[in-house]
Amino acid sequence: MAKKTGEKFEAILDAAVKVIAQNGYHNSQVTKIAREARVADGTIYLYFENKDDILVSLFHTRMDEFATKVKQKIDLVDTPEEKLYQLIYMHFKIFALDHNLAIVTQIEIRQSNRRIRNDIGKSLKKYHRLIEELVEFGVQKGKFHDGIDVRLMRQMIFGILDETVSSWVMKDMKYDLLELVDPIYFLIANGIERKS
Amino acid sequence: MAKKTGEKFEAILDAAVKVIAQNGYHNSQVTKIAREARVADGTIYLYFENKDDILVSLFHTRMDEFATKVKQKIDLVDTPEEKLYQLIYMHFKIFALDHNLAIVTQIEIRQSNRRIRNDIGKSLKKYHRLIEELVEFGVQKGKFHDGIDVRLMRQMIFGILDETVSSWVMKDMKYDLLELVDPIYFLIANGIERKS
Amino acid sequence: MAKKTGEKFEAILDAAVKVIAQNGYHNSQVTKIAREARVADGTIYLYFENKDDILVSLFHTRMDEFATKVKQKIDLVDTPEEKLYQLIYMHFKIFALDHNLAIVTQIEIRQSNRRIRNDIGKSLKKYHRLIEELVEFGVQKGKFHDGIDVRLMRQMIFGILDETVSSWVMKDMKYDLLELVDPIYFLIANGIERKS
Amino acid sequence: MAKKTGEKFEAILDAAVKVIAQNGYHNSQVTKIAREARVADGTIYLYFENKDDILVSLFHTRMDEFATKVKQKIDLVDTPEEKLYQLIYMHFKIFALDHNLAIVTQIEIRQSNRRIRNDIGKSLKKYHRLIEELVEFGVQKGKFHDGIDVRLMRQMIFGILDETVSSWVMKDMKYDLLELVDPIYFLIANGIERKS
DNA sequence: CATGAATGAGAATTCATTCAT
DNA sequence: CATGAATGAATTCTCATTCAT
Repeated sequence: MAKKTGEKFEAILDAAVKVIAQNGYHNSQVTKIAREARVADGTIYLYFENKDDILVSLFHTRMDEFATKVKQKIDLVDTPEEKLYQLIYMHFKIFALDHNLAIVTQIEIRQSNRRIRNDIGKSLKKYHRLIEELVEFGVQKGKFHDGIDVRLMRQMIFGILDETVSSWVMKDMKYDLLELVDPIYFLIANGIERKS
Repeated sequence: MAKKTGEKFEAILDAAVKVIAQNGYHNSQVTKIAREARVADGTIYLYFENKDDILVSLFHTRMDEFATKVKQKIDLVDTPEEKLYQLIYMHFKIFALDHNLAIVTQIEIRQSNRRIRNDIGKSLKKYHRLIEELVEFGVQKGKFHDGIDVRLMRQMIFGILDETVSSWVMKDMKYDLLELVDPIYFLIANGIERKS
Repeated sequence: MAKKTGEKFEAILDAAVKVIAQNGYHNSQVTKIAREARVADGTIYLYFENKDDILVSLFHTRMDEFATKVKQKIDLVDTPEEKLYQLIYMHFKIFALDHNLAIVTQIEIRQSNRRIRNDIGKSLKKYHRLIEELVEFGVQKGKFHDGIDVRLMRQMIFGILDETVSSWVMKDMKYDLLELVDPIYFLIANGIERKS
Repeated sequence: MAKKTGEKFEAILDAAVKVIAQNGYHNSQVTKIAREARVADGTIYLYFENKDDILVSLFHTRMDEFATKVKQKIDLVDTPEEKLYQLIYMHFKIFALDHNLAIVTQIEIRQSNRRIRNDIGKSLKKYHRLIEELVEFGVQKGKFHDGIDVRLMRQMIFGILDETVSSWVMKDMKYDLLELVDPIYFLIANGIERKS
């Protein structure tokens, strides 16, 4: 019933990111989003089932684009190490370039209810899979440790990146996220222990 | 004004964990918590400023206990490697023993508003500091890489553990979290790359 | 402004009866009626002033036809008693043949607002008059009690028939309405008391 | 959950009758009823499940009282004829004394949705049963025609009374309803036909 | 004549908090 | 200290109607 494409569909999603980033999730009423998108309240419901659907669609489209951008960059390099480096770089780069997106995805949208968070989880599947393929490639090339669960490696990598970005947002993005690319890469690659 | 000790204070916190774990954050009204704690609605306000204060207090007391328990265990062993291993073990052990606590801290309470989440951040300070001390100790002993920001190492370690527990809860705690202690330790210690 | 004839005018009225009978008055949106009539929403407003006008027109045309059909049958017989019998028979017959009409006129449309109900009242005028003429004819022929208010007699007759049909519809039209023609005729004719 | 007794319960029902009689069913918002009852909007929901529940409860309590009052009067006389007469008298008397009640029960509440109307039907059961018992008594005493379905007789009697009151209300209660007691009694008792 | 995307006013309900007892 | 009945602000969603095409 709800049309999931079109100029206004995009306008509403853009407005939602902006409004939520500025006002916080719990203070982002439908009316506010509609006004920002320059449409009537009722128009929202021509494009979305309900308010939750805005958030789910928002996260889904943005994370899909996110994964696509990262993949494009990764595909340009050949070695697993380079691919890993580019993954970290792009993950940070995208959020560094779009603070509103960072605020909304790392902080605000996580305040939504269980159902939304579940749907949101699904939107990350593509990105999760991307990381797993990277890991599998590295293991196959003999560059990454084998014998360890791929999903666990992915979880570790994602956990580090996600926590790093969240911390950065919580600290009001006062420092340059991209300066962390190198050290984070080093930690993920070499672990914490020093080999004598 | 609100007295933050006493039998009923504890009863209310216990009730809150139970009610939130069972009903979800957004479906845990003050009345429900009061009923579970076997007190009147108004009594809640003799012990807490407002509803948010319940959540903040809840998180604070639980995370304080959490950090204390982990520290006790860490203090029993001597080497940085052993301490790191015990940290991972205890982090997982505590949540494995208290599923309600896991649900509430990893999932539900994160749906709360910005202010609560900020206060919650503070409650983690003690635990964060604990990890940082562990890292500093390892660096000082020459066992962990030096030259890398300690806070970043802590962030990485915490990010991995947090993401791992969250994933486990999201998967309905269907597998044994403790089986991940060894591989996670290995990944944190050695990183992802294989040294020839 | 609104043209009250034409193929689409009829199609919309037919659609309205069907939609209201199926979905209930409060769940029969203009869009639903338009779709059933295979016209655009806006087209409705070329033929009707507003939504209420659909209902009023619907009731008016249907009740006009109703009165016409009954009159045709009544005119075929001569005595007041026979006319009364045919009135009852036709009243029940028409609804027995068109369940949707019965549902809409006896139940659903009565949920409409005061203004509509007022206009609806007017639509019954013709039928009320028909009954009154029948009564007057009977009194004049010396077959019906005189000295009693004609309007009251009409009200009584109509009240009985209306209540009987409404009860039948409420009972999901599970029994044969026409089996009630004889006993109802008897009651109207002879009253409740037995003369020794 | 909702308390169905108490001072405020009654106050809200009284307010509802007044507000609905004055403003019409579709223009009687919860806020209006609350203000008339001198309680807060939220208080309504301590005593009623939802808005519909107000109407259902209203109709139920009023019709129960209605049946009770009628029964008390009927019980004072002995013959079926006298009982029938008292039934008609009381039915009209109660509405003649409480115009608001008449408006609400005869006109406004019938605009409510199917579910309410169904529950309302149940509330009339007691009164319907009262009439049926009267009819059965008359038949048994040999005063009323036997061989005719009791339910049908009840339906006829109720239909006449209901239609008469509705007509009176629709005509803005401009005439004296009680003047109709005698002729209506005569019609119900003797029917329309004159016996030579 | 016909379309259907867009409009925006309007209302029921929830629930954290208070305060008289 | 404890109670719990009462409060009332705040927000999503529906749907009759319009009007540019």
